Amino acid sequence: MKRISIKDIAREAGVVPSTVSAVLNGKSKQMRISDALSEKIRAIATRLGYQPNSTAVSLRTGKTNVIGLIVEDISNTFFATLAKFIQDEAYSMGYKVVFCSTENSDEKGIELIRMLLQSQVDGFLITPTNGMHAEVAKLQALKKPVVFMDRFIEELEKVPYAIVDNYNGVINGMDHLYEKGYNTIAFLSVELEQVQMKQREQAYFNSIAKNKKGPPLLFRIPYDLPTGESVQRIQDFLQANPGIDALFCATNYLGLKGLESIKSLGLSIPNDMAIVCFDDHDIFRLYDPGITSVQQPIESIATTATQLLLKMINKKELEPQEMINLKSASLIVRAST
Amino acid sequence: MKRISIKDIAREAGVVPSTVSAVLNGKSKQMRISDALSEKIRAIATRLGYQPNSTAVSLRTGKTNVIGLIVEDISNTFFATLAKFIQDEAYSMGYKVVFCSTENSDEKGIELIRMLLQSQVDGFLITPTNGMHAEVAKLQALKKPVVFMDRFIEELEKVPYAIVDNYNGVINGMDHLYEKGYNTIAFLSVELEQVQMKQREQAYFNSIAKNKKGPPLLFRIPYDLPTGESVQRIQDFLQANPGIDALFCATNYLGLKGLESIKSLGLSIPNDMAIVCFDDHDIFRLYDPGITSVQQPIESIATTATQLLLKMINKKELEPQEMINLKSASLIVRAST
DNA sequence: CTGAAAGCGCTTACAG
DNA sequence: CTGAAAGCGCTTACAG
Repeated sequence: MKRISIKDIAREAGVVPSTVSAVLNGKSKQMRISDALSEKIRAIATRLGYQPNSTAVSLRTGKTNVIGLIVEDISNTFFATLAKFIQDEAYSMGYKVVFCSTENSDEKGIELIRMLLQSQVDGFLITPTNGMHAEVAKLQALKKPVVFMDRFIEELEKVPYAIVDNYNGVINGMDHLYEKGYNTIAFLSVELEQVQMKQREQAYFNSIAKNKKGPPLLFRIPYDLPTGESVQRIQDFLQANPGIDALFCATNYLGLKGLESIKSLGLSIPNDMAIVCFDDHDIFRLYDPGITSVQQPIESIATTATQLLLKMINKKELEPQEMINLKSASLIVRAST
Repeated sequence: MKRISIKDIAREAGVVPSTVSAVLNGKSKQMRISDALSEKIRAIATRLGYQPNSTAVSLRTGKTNVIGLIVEDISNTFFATLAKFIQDEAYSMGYKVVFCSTENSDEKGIELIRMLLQSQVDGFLITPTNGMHAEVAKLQALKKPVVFMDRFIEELEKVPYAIVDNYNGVINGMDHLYEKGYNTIAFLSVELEQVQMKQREQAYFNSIAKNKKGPPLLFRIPYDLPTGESVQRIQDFLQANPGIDALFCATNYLGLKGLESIKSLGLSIPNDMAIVCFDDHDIFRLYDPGITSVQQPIESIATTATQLLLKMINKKELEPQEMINLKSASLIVRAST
């Protein structure tokens, strides 16, 4: 059972391969091939079960219809979900997706970019780390389309990205709390030099200032502390600032999922204290009935990024405002019961 | 910045392209090309930053070094973890992985197989559904290597698979409970016509018989019941059979994670009752200190399947016993506290 | 030791 | 309207 090629069809139809190619690519009109002949060729193709060999097509056209997806770790729910939506979008447009994980290693990221480049992917979807800077710059020099997701590299201004809107996400969350009547909102952050964290903290400060609720109560804990230690520090912080009636977590690295998980961590908070988590990595953490505002940024990040990339691949001009694409933040709000 | 080809190197080195090809493919010795010349060519290649065009290689050699991964849903933790291990194994052997999700739809599965076939993947890694039967048979006719994971299709005897060992997993779990002194073990199963469920139930019956502990206490609940309803039925069942001192769940579809989650479901069980879950889909559910036996079948399934597939792709003969590859089950045991 | 040629399966100008 | 030819970038017999 040998795979049949365009030649086989041509022989069967008594024409030359290029005619078959034209018909099968819907160029019968331009080539002024008669409808009768076109129909005959198509019939033969389906009868023989013709499947074009896409490596041949790729070699000839320079397009593989494959996009490369580089994430930190595909087994992580966030990236896996991202991958799912990307895949859906890509397949619906006739593209395949090859994925790989960097394991947060710059060298591995660079190696993977090279590898995907060599296999001629049409474009890249990347959750970048700063270490990828130079390699991505090379991709740009080669005019390979790249879109960042979830994060971006500040120096690479020409690379479009789809991320959650850190600044406005926090502003919205703060507004929500003020509306609910909370007045002394503390901001719990993590000692990380990430753009995201800076943006979120900045939004907190600005919100406090704008609403004249100062002074700000920012508390930072190291990223790599054991959970128990983190909980202890938060506890101490709350103790030292008894006026606090709401806690805004800049990230959900403690894995808060509602009252139950807060208790199981051993964190004791007043019954009427509100807790809000800025959580862009997990859309499934909906336990409490008090949640008021939830969006699904993963889906919009994935879909937006993929669409952007496919436009670039197909040489469509991007609208200027498409170059930087901010998406709303997801927000998990637990109102006091 | 144009990509440079083998021709460019040849021109630079003053030789013909085939010589370059031979050198770069490590065939200098066979082609009796002098070490000096080989070195010179290699130097030029690295200086110009040569990257072979893999679509050209694929067209010529008929190999793409890509394997197709078809799972039910890549965003599901089980499949995502599987994907991760597959990717690790594949990349270390120089293969890329393109993935897609069937969403449990037979039509989609068939379509995806066709699509991957057309893009010339070297082999398939599939978590199959029965509806894929015919399509996978076609792959076999085309001599395309296929390995099943997690599930298999009984009629397709020639397709190797890597799955958890349902039968022995349950036997081991039962033995464990008997050793711990439990005597009246109920088996909680789900109304599903899956091979896995049948195997697990069979193991339960056989274990009861072998250990002369009868009569068996099998309780089945419909798969699609709301959680609350399921819990109620289990509760009723336990009430009606007060002698039960251990509950063996054939699957963890209730998402049991230990005592806490059992309580939060509203399931009230005697303090000295043991609960065992046969859980092959989630290796992270390790809450209780009483867990005695945990393995990581996802990793072995992924690695075994990938290695098997790569052997087949590279035309290595499989040992007869490799054709069917059973892996031990993961087991989460909560002993009474 | 090295070079010239064919060919993988397609598409795309181009010539009639 | 249709066909002949070139070529995408490689590798692989084969000839010297």
